[in-house]
Amino acid sequence: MFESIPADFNFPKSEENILKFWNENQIFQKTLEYRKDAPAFVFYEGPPTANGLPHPGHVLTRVIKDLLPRYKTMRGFRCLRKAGWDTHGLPVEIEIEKELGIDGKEQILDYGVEPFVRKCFDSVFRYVRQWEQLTQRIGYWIDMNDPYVTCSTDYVESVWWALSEIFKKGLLYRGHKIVPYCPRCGTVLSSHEVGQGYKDVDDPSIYVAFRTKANPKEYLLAWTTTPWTLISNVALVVKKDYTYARVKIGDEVLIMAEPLVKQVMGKKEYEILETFPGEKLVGMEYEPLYTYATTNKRAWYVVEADFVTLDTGSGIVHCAPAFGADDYAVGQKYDLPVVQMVDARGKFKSEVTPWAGQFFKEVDPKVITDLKERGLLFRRENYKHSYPFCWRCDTPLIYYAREGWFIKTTAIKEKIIANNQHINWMPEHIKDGRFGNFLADNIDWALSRERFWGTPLPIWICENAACGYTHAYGSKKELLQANSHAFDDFNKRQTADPTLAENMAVHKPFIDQVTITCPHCGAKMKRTPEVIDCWFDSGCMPFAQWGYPHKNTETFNNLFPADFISEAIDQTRGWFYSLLAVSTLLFGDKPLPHPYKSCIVLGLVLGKDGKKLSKRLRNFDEPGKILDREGADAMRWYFYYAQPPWTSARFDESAISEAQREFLIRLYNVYSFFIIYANIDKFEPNGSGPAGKNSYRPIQQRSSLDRWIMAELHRTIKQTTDRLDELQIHPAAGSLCEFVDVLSNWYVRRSRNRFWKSEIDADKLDAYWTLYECLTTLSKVLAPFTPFFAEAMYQNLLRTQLGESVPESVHLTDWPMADESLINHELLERMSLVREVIALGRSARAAEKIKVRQPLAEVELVLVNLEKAKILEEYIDLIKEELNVKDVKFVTQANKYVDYIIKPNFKALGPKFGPLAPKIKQALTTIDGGKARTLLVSTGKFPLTVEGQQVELGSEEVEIGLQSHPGFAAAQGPDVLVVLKTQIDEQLRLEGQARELVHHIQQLRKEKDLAYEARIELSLQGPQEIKPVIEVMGEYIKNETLTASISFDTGQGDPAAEFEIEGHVFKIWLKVL
RNA sequence: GGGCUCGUAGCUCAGUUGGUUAGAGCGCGUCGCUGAUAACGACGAGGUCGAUGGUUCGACUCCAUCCGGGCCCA
Repeated sequence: MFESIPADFNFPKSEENILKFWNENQIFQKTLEYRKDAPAFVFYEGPPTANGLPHPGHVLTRVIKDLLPRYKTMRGFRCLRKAGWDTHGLPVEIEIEKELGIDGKEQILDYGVEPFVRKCFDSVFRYVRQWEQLTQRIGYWIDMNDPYVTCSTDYVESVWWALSEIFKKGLLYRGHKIVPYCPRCGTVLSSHEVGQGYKDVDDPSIYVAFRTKANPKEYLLAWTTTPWTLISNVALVVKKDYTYARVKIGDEVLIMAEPLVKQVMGKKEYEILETFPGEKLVGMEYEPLYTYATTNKRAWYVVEADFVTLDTGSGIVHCAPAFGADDYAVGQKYDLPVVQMVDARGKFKSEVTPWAGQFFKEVDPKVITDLKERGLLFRRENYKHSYPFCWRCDTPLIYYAREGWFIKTTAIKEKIIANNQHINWMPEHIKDGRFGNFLADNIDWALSRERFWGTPLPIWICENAACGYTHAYGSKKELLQANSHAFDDFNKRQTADPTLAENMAVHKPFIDQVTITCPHCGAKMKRTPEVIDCWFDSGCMPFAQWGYPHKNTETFNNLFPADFISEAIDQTRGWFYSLLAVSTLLFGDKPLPHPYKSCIVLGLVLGKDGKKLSKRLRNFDEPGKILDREGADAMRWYFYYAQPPWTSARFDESAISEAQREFLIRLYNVYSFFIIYANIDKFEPNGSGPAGKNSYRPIQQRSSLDRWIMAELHRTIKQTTDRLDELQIHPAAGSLCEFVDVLSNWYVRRSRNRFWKSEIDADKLDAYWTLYECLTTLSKVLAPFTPFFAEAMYQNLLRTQLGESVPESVHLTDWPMADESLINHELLERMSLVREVIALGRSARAAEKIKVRQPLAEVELVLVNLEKAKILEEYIDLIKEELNVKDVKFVTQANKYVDYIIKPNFKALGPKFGPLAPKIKQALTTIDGGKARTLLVSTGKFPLTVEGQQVELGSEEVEIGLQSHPGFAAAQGPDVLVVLKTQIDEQLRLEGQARELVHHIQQLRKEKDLAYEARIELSLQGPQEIKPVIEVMGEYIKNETLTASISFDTGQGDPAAEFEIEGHVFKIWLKVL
């Protein structure tokens, strides 16, 4: 016996049981053990942060990440899945600042770095329990017992190693970064903070004339919206392939971009003297506007860069490298001096005598006045643009050069790009689109952060300025080799305070206390105070998760690179980049690609409103609620089936119940149908009874319906396998859904009477075996998708029957491989033709308003291609039954029902006839289709006159269609026309009424909740018309409804039901025997 | 402001190297089927395929410009 399924089957409840089963029996661990000698399929887990709660978007990420490892495990790979937690970074610090009610670095220093950092550490696992629960609940199999944690000592030491390697290669250097900076708050803003503060403002926009050195009457006309930066000007920038012009105005000459001359000159009289490419200007020197700054580098000449545009201005841009990212980049290229005449509080330095101590914005109008007085201001207007302001205090931000540590990624840019080319991106456009473009614009990685909670930079610098020896240490051990007492203080502290975590030794402020004696000069070396960008942590994950190279060398070597990773698209510049950059920096000699071969880039899960999920907007349901109501399989299935995972789609709960209805519930119905009947008939695949294992017959001996569904099954396995191998999750889910549909709505429907007939014959047993095989195979193919329901089916269908001879869990089975010899394409095509005929027959009935329960004498099938009659003949009984007709006839001469129409096939006609093609279409509507068809069938071609021209069309170039004549009960499809004979004689009428009666009696049995095999007695009261029905059709009715006898009496008590057939009212009494 | 991406039925989405007649599910309406079904089937209403221009015998599909949403970046 199979375990019977409760009528009120509850998916979430069943899932809880399965979870318990998995836990108690350590199934996940066993899936790793039983593949322990198998080749590895390497998966890397991108670490989430556990200081916020998970939302539906995280469910998407996790279920996608779960699918492939489960699949690959079944396919015979060993797939370790080590969980990880991202712990460092500014968001953590900000969270703690909020909690403490403090704001900014100054206040953190006042509060104390040690207690602050310890609070950060304590907070990073705040929601770890919720994350673990969700992870488990959705069936994401990942090893959370031994996760990597980015702030652990092992991890930090691996990151240190990476940095020390980069340092050794000379790619870690101190440089300037232009950062958005609030001069009032005295703080650098994160890009996120800057993004919040953009406003549209009117700024002055001025055209300034720079006198050239060569000719005092000639000026370079430059444009700027930040006049105050002119004081720090060191160069002018042009674009080399733009055309520039010398423009005569009065007795002076201005140089500017030629296309902008008209716009800049406005109504002024001018004359263009000559034009030339921008290249010719490069190197031209000019008189500085202001000379408050001194420099020994070459300055005040024309340079060239790509960022110059012709949208606004003059095509010549003023350049102050200290105050703008583009400017700084040009400055680097030409080795221009960084002249910074404004201090960190936004005030002019004392050298700038007229405006010393004044706030930079206040100086704008004063500079303009000054230039005007000196006759260098050519034109002044206002310019509306968006400019960032401080979100705290509303001060306009300045872009300010700050010193920090950088990784020279630009030195390996080409390698990174080459590495990217070898990655299999899903969807593909990421490779050369968003990610490729990002890589092409690669700039050096600004690594350092002047913050507290992060991996400390492992760089010690000699305090003796004359020495300045700098060294990067790759581990605690290396530090101890340089100073055996390096951690003595920390160890003492820890002894005194056992709550001080061990990993604090490698964090601020403790690590800052470690000093080293300079091996060159003997002075003290101290650590550079910064921590690093936490993205660098994440990029080290392939080796840092194992503590490599300080331990687990072999494990790392075996599990590098990853075969597969997946995260959402917001990680392109995040994790996808950090992984690729770090790996390319460190493992340059490994074969490409590394550290990941394939990457599925997920779309963002949007709220019902189409906006990004947001706690503030509350535009989503908590995953927990959905899981409690619909279940994990339903949610998983939705994400696989509803759209490709890279589509950013709106998410709402109703979509999940829809997906559930369409798939899981339909499947459940088939499964439950099977269980009910298999138990009634004692079908036992391993039993010794008459419906036991000896009743099995090879598929070739079974009916065509059975062979057909097996063909469908194996086609589905093949498609699913092929698609999963290509990481095409959505199409794979699509094939499974289609299969469940045909299984339920065609195979089971067509086989129903095979199951419920009372005798147990070979045909019935074939049906059991066939359906059993479909369901058990499905349980395996579905295991990676809906692991819970797959397990429930597997346990009941296989384990209860076959016990220890089959694996303990569906997740310990091998993936079923398609048997291509069973994929009989002819059978598949035939069945689809049969289904077309039946759909059309139904449609014709509906049009005539004749119920399907009313039998009809005959249906005639008019086929475009008579060959197909042979195919359909095999299915005549099926067609008779589905359409409820007594006879099926094939009609060859159908002129009384239809016209044949000849339709153009443009794919063939277009290339051959070109402009004539649409005219052929026109001409085809005027010809006698019947004659053309006859010619086509007999000779394969027919002539046509188009606009006086004679052309010949072959059967490739046209299609034959049917057009039914009005007045017949007919429906047409592309291949066939179905015509119903609608006359109903007395016998047919009686049969129709009998079927009505059966229908009502069955309904009644169902309402009364009678056992499927319960036998009954009926009493019937109604008009005289009922009698012939019972007399003629009594046996049929009794058989169908398991009724022993029908009498024309009033039964005892109230009637069980009252119903109407063709206007006659009936009462019925029912007695269970 | 820049890059990428999306825009197809009331809603959620398919639409394969360009082939003229654009599909599915949900929802709505009508009818029907059912002793596995929480289902299912047939029919119907519902579309200027974001807009404009171009290439082509032919454009939802290719190109250009623009508009709108989203993400990333400034």
